[in-house]
Parts: sequence; structure tokens; C-alpha cells
Amino acid sequence: MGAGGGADSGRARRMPRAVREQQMLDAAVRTFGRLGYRAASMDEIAELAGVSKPLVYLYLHSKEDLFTAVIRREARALVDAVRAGVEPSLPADAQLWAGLRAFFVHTAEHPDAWAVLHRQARTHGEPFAAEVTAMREEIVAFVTALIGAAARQACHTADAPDLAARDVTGLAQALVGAAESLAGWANETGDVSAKEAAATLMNFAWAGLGNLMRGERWTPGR
Amino acid sequence: MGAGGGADSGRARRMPRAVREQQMLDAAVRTFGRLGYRAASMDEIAELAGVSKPLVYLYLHSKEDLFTAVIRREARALVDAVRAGVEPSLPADAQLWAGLRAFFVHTAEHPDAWAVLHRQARTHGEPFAAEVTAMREEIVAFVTALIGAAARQACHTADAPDLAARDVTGLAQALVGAAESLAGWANETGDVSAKEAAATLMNFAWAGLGNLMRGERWTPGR
Amino acid sequence: MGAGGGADSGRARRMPRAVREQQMLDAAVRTFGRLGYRAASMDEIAELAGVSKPLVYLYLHSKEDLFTAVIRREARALVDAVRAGVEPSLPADAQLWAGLRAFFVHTAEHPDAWAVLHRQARTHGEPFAAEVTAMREEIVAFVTALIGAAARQACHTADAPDLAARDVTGLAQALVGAAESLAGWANETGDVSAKEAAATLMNFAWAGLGNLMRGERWTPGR
Amino acid sequence: MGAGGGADSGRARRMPRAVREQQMLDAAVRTFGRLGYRAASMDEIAELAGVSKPLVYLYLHSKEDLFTAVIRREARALVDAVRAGVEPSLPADAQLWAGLRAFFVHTAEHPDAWAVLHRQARTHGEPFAAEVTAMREEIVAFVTALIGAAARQACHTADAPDLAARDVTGLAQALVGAAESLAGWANETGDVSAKEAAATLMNFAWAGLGNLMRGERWTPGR
DNA sequence: GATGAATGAGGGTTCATTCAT
DNA sequence: AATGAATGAACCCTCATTCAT
Repeated sequence: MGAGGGADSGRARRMPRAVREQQMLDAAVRTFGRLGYRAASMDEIAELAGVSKPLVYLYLHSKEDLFTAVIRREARALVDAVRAGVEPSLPADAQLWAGLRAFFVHTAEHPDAWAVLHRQARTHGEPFAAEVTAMREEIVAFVTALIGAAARQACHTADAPDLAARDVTGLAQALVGAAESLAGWANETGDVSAKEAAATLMNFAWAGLGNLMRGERWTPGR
Repeated sequence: MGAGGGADSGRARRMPRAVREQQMLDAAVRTFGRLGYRAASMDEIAELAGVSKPLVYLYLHSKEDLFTAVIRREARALVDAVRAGVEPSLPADAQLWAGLRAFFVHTAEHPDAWAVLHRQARTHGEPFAAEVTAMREEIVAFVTALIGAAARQACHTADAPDLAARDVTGLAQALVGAAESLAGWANETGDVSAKEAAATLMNFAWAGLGNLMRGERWTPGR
Repeated sequence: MGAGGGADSGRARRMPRAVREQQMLDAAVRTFGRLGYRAASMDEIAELAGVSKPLVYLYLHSKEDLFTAVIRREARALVDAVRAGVEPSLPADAQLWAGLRAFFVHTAEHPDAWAVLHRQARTHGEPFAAEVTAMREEIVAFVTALIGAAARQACHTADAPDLAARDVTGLAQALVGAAESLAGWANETGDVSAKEAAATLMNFAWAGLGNLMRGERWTPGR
Repeated sequence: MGAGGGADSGRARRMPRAVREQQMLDAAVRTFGRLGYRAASMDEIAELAGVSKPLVYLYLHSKEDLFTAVIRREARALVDAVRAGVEPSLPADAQLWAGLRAFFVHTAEHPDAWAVLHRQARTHGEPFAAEVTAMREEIVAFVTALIGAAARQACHTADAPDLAARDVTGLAQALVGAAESLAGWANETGDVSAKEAAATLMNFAWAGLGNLMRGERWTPGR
């Protein structure tokens, strides 16, 4: 009786490996996300996961491997969330909208994971940055495809030939960057919901896209 | 007199404090920018600066203080560069264009400083992030003002009633975020010049602004 | 019945204890011999033995106990091999020759065991070294006896008065040390067979013995 | 006054680097020699040297480097001691005798150093063993040269052509091995002085050498 | 008879920081 | 103005060893 006298409250011992691994990854996401790769200590992660340090090493081998596992899991989760948010049967602009919303919702709900992907992973050497770059490119490719579809839809025809590949990539790059910035803004100022941020961005994106497609480019000289 | 009494050949000794400090800050920018706050060691910085470690501590007190000094100096330099790039007598769109160009030129010319501001500072605890947030807000405010002016200019009148302050700020926020992302893109892929990156973004921004002013907003329901 | 009810394919399970123990000792000999006492890990030994670590502890109690068991088994094997190599009915010099040969053959055939006895055991604390010292003394005593017999045989009589016990022991000590050194040499350079090594040493020993018996000692003063 | 009240008793602080390095090497020799490479801890060495661990790393970089430095210093010391012990103007047999004596005296006076060279260094990987092998080969070459000179001296002529190179090498190898064994014997049993051990070995060696030179080899068949 | 799960303790290494000169 | 000498604290990682099943 007294403290800890409940049924299975307190810290559970003897769990199957798969479960423990997820707990460790959860703790690692939180620690890496808030402190950064170098500042996060394995002691801290182990303690937060409720296990001893050797167990973390037994399952995840090293700090680098742990970080890589974190990046992989969270990158996959984000991409899946965006993918799951779009309904392929809808028109392209609605898909783009849904994808953006899913992106904002997911990053808002998992701020530590987002910090790991956005801030930490790119900061600590090639191997980690490569993982995030892969994810980012997957998203950029997805957005690029949606833009292409939207372009065809908007023109009612398939003749939108002057959309140079680099323009589209630049657009997508700027779009993702703007999304990242807005995600931060939305997370910091509580009064802007994920939905509003997505709407603002969509507004922005749609116009840029339309202009690009109509050949109406802003040029310095004019 | 005595040993070393020649001209100033070899490594210069006995320099005025202000000069030494700038050398230390230069070394710190490079080291922090390339390695990150935690991975950068005071030994490395001191060696790169050509001084002994105690001197670094004598002048800059601690690693945190040194990092803060770096952030302040480089944030000021970036803001000044953007401000110096605009000519207040020009029309607002030309000012926005010039500011963007100055931003890209400066970040391209000082990649380590940009890395410190964009990647490292926000990654390592509140005090540092606050410094960068202040700079970012200064730029956002600047851009917000330019956008407001451009809006009024485009309408030839001051009656643009549906441009809510929050919309403008959101637009500026997205614009700055997109600029940061494109700056990274431009720094990584050598084939996109600062000018092209600025043009792409301006193109994007101008369209978003125009749409906003015409009240042509994309809405989910449609 | 049930899973694993087939013949004895795959890794054999449920073996009698004595067999399992020998497998563990085999693995330990190899691991200790190649890596040394401290560098060898119980994990490695257990894996090489094809059993789980707790089983090793169940049977052999601790790393120290395991090492001791290894030393005992291999010391016994070496002494037995040398003893088995001599034919008591032969003349003493032939016995000495046969013993040397057996020594070289055995160490060449069990290099890991020899490494444990010669290099590792004496390196890690008194308790282990004592085991090996005991074995060494057994061999030295054996050699001492053979030398004594050979001396008597060479003189055709038992009157070899100037062969002090200490001289004989010193000779045996040097002989065994030389044998150990040559065993290492033979193991390292593949081109010297056990037989040649033994012949070289026998050659050496016989002359020393002869000199000793003839009272022809080399003395510093001359 | 009282404890520590003396002039410069107690632990001296602020010493020049070269002195501190030697103190560290002294402590390392003792620790490595008694405990072995793996069992010796840098903490222990630092404490024995009277400094903090970081200083050991500052000066000697790593445990491996420290061990290498120890091996080099002690190998050099041993070779120098042997070399210094011989008087080149004496006859060859006297030189051989003097060298052996110097060897025994030095190893008896520096048992930890001898343990490092003889037992530890060969046990822990190629890089270390190579250092000792180099020293050993230097000694073997020295002995080989002396043997050659002694052979010519003993025959009064230079015609000792049937001394095959391998025989000489084997002889030297066995000689060094026997010397090592006798050194251990002498160290363990206090009643055998270094001089006696050297005499026993010299006796042994001289006879083997003589036999070899006279072509009187012991052969199994006879 | 046999094992997956788990840990206390300790080792090598590095780093920010400070004296004494 | 400037530095060689020195360290407390912390971090990553490994290992011998033990439960509970």
C-alpha cells in the first residue's frame, strides 16, 4: 500500500523489445528536438525513456544510430501524414490544400519531431542531413506533381510548356520554406491556427503558381 | 625593443584590443557556422584567431558570451545590409526587390554567418534564439512595411480595406521564410545565382501580394 | 513433439552438461588466446560457443573461473602431451629429444592454448600466473629429471659430482625458456617446423649439458 | 608547520612539460607492467603520476600513444644499457659476457619495464608488438654479431663457413628466450643473483656455440 | 535445460574554464 | 598584452553479471 501500491502503475519492467524501442525513440525525439544533437546526452534520453543507458545501446547501438533512427521514423511519419491527408480523387488544388493542412497539423502536433527534422538534422553532418534531404525531396516531388496537375487543370488543357523545371523546383522550395516558417509562426503565436496558416500559404502559393503559368513574371526593370 | 623588434613580420603581436576582438569574432563565426555551437571548441576558435585561449576568455568571458557576440554582430550586419540595399526614393516594389537582392547577396557572401543565424542560433536554447528572433522580427517588420507601401502604391489610393494587418504579417512571414529557404538552396546548389533566387521569390511574392489586394483569395470550399 | 521435434539438424540443443562445458572452454581458449583476458568478452565467448550468456555463468560461474578452468585444462593437456611423448624405456637423451618434440608439436597444433598459457595467463594477476607457474615447474622438474638421467647415462657411472642441483635446475630453466621462445618463433615464422625447432634446441642443450658434465665452465675471469 | 609544512615537500605544482611527461611515463611503466595494458586505467596512471587525467591526454594524446611512448622509452633504455655494458676493445667472449650481465642487471633493476616489454607489449596487437620486435631484433642482431666474432676468435681463423644463418638466428632466439626465462627465475628466487644467472646462461651459450662451430650436432638417429 | 530482458559500475576521451607568470 | 600549465565535470560507450520466465 501507499506510494506505488497500485496495480501496474509506476514504471513497467520487462517489456518486449519492440515496445521499449519505441519508448526510447520517443524520448530521443523529445530530447534531440529540444536540446539538439550534441547537447542531448544519452543519460538524459535513457532516463526519460525509463530505462538504463546500456539498454539503449543494446537496442540502438550508438548515439548516431539513435539519431538516424529518430530521423527516419519521424520523416516517415510526416510524409505519411501528408500523403494520408490528400484524397487523390479531388481536384488538384484541393489536394494541394489538403496536403498543406496535413503538413501544418502534423508539425503542430509533433513540435519536437519537427524541430529534429527541420533544425537539428540539417545541422549535424552529411549523414543526417541526407536523411532529411531525402524526405524533403520526397515532399518537394509530391508538391511538384500536384503543381503540375493543378497547372493542367487551371488551363483546361495540357499546354503549359513554359513552366521550366527549375522554376517549379524553385517554387516548391520556396513553398516548403514558407510553410516551415509559417509552421514556426503558428507554433509560437497561439492565436493562429494550423488551418489559418495553411490558408495564408495556400493563398500565397496559388497566386504565385497562377502568375507563373500565365507567364506574368515580375521583372526588375519594370 | 628586444626580441621581435623588427617590423610586423610573422604573426602580429600586441595589437589593440578592438582589432583582436574582431579577429576572435571572425574565427568564431567560421567555427560556429561550420561545426555548430556544441561541436565548436574554444581551442579551435583561439587557434584560428591566432591567440591563446586565456585571451579569448579575457575579452569575451565565456563561450556563451562569445556566441551571443557573434550572433549580435552578424544579425546587425545582415539587417544593415538589407537596409542599405534599399533606396527610399524608389517605388515600393523596387524597394522590395532591392531588399531581397541585398539579402541574398549578403547571405551568399557570408555563408558561415548565415549558417550561424539560420541554423545554429535557433537550435541552442532560448537566449540565443531570442537574438535571432529579434533580428527576424526586425526584417519581418521591414518587409511588412514595404508590402504595405507597395499595396497602397498599387491601388493608387489608400483604400485597400481588406488587407488585414495579420494577412500582411503572415505574408511577410512566409516571404521571409521562403527567402531563407531559397538562400539555403542557393548556397547549396552553386548554379543558382543570388539574383535568380531573388527574382524567383519576388515573382512569387508579387503575385501573392496582388492577389491579396484584389481580394482574390483561394478558399478551401471552392 | 512440437517445434524442433525433428532429428538433430541445425544447432543442437539440450546437450549433456559435460559436452556443453567443453564447447564453452573451446570457445574461451580461442577468444582468450587471441584477444587476451581483458579484451575477451563473455558475449563473444558465449556466441562462439553457440549458447546464451546465462548458461555460461550457470556452468562456469564467472569470467575468472572460466579463465582458470581454461588454464587448468590446457596446462594439463600440454603436460600430458609432453609426458605421453616420451618412451621411458629409451635412453635419456632420446627421451629428452622426444619430450621436446612433443612440446613443439603440441604448441604448434594448439596455438591459442599456447598463447593463453604463455602470454595471457602470466599477465593478469597472481592467481592465474600461479596456475601456469605450477605447470611450468612440473615441466622443469620433468626436464631436470631427464637431464640428471642423461648425465648419469653419459658418464656410464653415477659419479658426476660437480653437477650441483642448482646448476641442473638452472639448465632446465634455461632449456624450458628457450623452448618457449623457440615455440613462439616457430609459430610466427611458418618455415620452421616443429621438428627443426626441437633439433636446434636439443643441439643447444646437449652441448650445454656436456660442458657442464665435463666441468668445462666458462668463467668471467678468463 | 607540521604535515606539509616543509619547503618543497608535498606535491609539486607547475612543472615544465618535459618533467611532467617523464613522471607520467614512469607511472605508466609501473601500471602497465603490473596490470597489463587493458587492466591499467588512465585514472590510475594519472593519480600515480600526481596529475589530473586531462593533463595526461594533453601531453600523450591517448592510451595507445602512451603505451607506445612507454615501449619506446624502455626499449631504448634496455638496448642502451646492453650496448653501454660492452667494451668493444675486449675479446668477443668477454663482450658477450658483459652484454648478458648488463641485460640481467637492467631487467632486474627495472622489473616493471621488463614486464611491459616482455609480457605486455607482445600481447596487445600488432602496432605494439612491432615496437618490441624491433628492439628484440636489434638485440638479436647484436648478439649475432658477437657470436660471429667469437667464432672467428675461437677458430683463430675466419673459416667458420658452416654456420648457417638460420642456425645462428635460432641460437640467438633460444639464447634470448633462455635469458628471459632465467631473468624471471632470478627475479622470483632471491637467492640467485643477476651475475649467477648470467654466468649460467653464458655457460650454456658458449657450449652450444662451440658445438655448432665444431659441427658437433646432436641428431635424433644417434 | 535454456534464454530474453535489464543494469551498476567503470573506462577512455574531451571541453570549458582558471591560475600564476 | 599575453600565455603555458592545469583541472572538474561530463559524455559516449562497454562489460560482467543477474532476474524472471
